[in-house]
Amino acid sequence: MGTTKSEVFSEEINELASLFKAMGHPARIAIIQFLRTQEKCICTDLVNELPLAQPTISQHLKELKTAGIIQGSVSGTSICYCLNLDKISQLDSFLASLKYDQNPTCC
Amino acid sequence: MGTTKSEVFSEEINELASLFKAMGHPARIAIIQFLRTQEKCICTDLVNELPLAQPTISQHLKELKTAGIIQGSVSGTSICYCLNLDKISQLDSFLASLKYDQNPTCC
DNA sequence: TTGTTACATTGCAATATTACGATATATTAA
DNA sequence: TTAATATATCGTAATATTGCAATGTAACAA
Repeated sequence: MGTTKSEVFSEEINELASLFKAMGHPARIAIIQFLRTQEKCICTDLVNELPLAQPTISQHLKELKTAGIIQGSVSGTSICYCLNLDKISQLDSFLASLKYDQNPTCC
Repeated sequence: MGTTKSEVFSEEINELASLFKAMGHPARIAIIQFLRTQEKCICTDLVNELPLAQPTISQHLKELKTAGIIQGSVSGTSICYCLNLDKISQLDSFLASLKYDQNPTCC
């Protein structure tokens, strides 16, 4: 007990859930919003921007990266992180399907 | 330590994060997908549909309800749960804004 | 080489989540 | 009232997440 029973759900469902989960933290939403507006996406900027310690931000970046929501490439001494729009679209499509497939006789 | 530092983020960010978080579990994605296709949205159906115990499903329904993603109304002995499309749209709009505001010179 | 800058990783305490058996509650049926 | 059905709540063990100080690493500068 204590662990999510992922085995009993389809891969598609697990993938969607892990993407949503990765976005389910205010620091990670703030990171995504910040990345969206920056020309250069570097971790130091985030440390100055967000009221969290550097290791904490690094950890959140790692989670977003593991989920595939952001990508990072080394650029000299710093790292350029940016959004992966494919994953964003994947979530977007799922949400859109909920809106259009709704059964009108429900509730 | 151990608690999310919600106080340091805006209300808008916290609201988005809690909606995403509520969807960040495979059982809850499965519930949402199932609700979308049913005419009557009753917990017993979910107990038959999902390989999880009834208290577990009830707990997941409660989390979705607390986040505002689903609404439930008593209907005799059972309860009719259904999607709240307003919240779905709220997430959808956020994701859409990420796609269109992306700075082209980034990465 | 030495220092500096920009991150990443480790380790750990505090807290949150997940799952479920047992039990409670509320509605309808007999 | 008694029983059955549908769902919620409680309690708890197992596990995951959050945040950060301390430390590690890798690149560049002097």
